[in-house]
Amino acid sequence: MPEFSTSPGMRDITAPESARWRRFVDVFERTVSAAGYELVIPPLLEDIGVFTRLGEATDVVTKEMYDFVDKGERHVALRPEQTASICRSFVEHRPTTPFKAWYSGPNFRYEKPQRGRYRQFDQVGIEVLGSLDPYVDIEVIHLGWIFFKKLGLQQIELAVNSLGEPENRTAYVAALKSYFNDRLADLSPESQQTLEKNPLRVLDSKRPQDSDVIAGAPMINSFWSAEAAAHFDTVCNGLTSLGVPFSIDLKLVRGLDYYRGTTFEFRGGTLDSAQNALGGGGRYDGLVADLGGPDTPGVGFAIGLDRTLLACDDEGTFPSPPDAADVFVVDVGDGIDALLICAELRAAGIRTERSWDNRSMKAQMKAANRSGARFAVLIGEDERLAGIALLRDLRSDAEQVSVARTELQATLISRLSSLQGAE
RNA sequence: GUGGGCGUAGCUCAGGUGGUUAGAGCGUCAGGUUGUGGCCCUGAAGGCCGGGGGUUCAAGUCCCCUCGCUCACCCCA
Repeated sequence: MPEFSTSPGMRDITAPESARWRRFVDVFERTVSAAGYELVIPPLLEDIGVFTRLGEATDVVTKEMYDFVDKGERHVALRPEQTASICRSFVEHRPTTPFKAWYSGPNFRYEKPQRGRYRQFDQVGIEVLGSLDPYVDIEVIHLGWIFFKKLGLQQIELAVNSLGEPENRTAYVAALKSYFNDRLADLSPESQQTLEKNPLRVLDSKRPQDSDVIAGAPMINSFWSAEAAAHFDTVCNGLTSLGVPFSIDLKLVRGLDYYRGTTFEFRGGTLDSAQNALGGGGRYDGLVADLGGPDTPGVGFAIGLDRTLLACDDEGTFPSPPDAADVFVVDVGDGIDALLICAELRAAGIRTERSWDNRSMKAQMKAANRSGARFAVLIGEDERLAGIALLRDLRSDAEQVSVARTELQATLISRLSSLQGAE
């Protein structure tokens, strides 16, 4: 048994999955940079105060934070998400608004791991700070939507809601609290607890026992101000104009306390409810001010890498990219030819591999085959003396040909590019 | 944090009612003519059967604890 393995909820992302992760972020970057979003790379570690603003009532803050006191007596935490970091960064550097940022990277939450839920998990996301315009909400949601489409996902469900203006939200929470309190006995013990901390979240309960009570609960839309209703209306109309299908889910309350106004969630149609939330976001118009900045509205989303990839697996889309060499150099001499040829071909941008340890020609050919290389270049004493190399197409029955050593690189470039053209 | 299931070679898994040196397939490595892959054949390496304790003449197989994975709840991405 190995002495060490990864800590719970942490894992190695190995090939070919690792390449898929890279490509995932590439697709995301292309999607959002086309809309003018710029990359921000916040630190993994921040003063814990940055994150406690996410909500005193959320488990993310109260129970799941990886926090500690560092050698300088600073109370710090590994980020549980990145929105707060982006806002902190905004307050610290004060870029001009609207400020449009995207990010990707790991977050940490001390939870019990299970499928689609890890203690270190990657997210990609965008944030727009400095505009109240509902068209920003629409753009943000649309970018999330087309990203999923670019991954090839067909069964994404988009749910949208609005928590109204802060006063609306407050009034609604009060009404909800009073409604649930009147029916406390009908609620599950868990929901009774949730009620004390955050009445909104009771709406999220999946327990059958709660469903009847929840069904009769007051709905947020009757608390919307005229402005909030109009904002939401514009958002819905915009999505419709863009041809983005969505449903209005008046019970959609996001987990973090800072949300107000528009909220939305992307769900994977093929996944179980435990991990079907692939991403979500909304407006957090008070967060920047909470972090000591000017009163600045914000809207954004975060998308979970693992869960989205899970959805891709289910739909059979966005596979790991192929990982094959172009050329494999087989050297049955002392290895110096392989050394030089590899260096030369790699410098020319040809993906070139070789084997080590003076293995037999047969073993080297097997390795060449396994590498997926299209061509094998063979060289030994005889070839070296003759100033040639043998070139063999591993995926055709054509005879191998001898090529002047000085022509090898040019020959391979032309062969490979003509193959690429054919495909 | 609470409950259910599981934990045997690198991977996927077999191993009725406890009984001699723990198996298969795949993968890896080496051979099957002197310098040639893919198919096939032969052979080899590789497991204190997650860890610890207990019951027993004897445990991968039973019991307890622990760690881990997994599923559900919770929470959320």
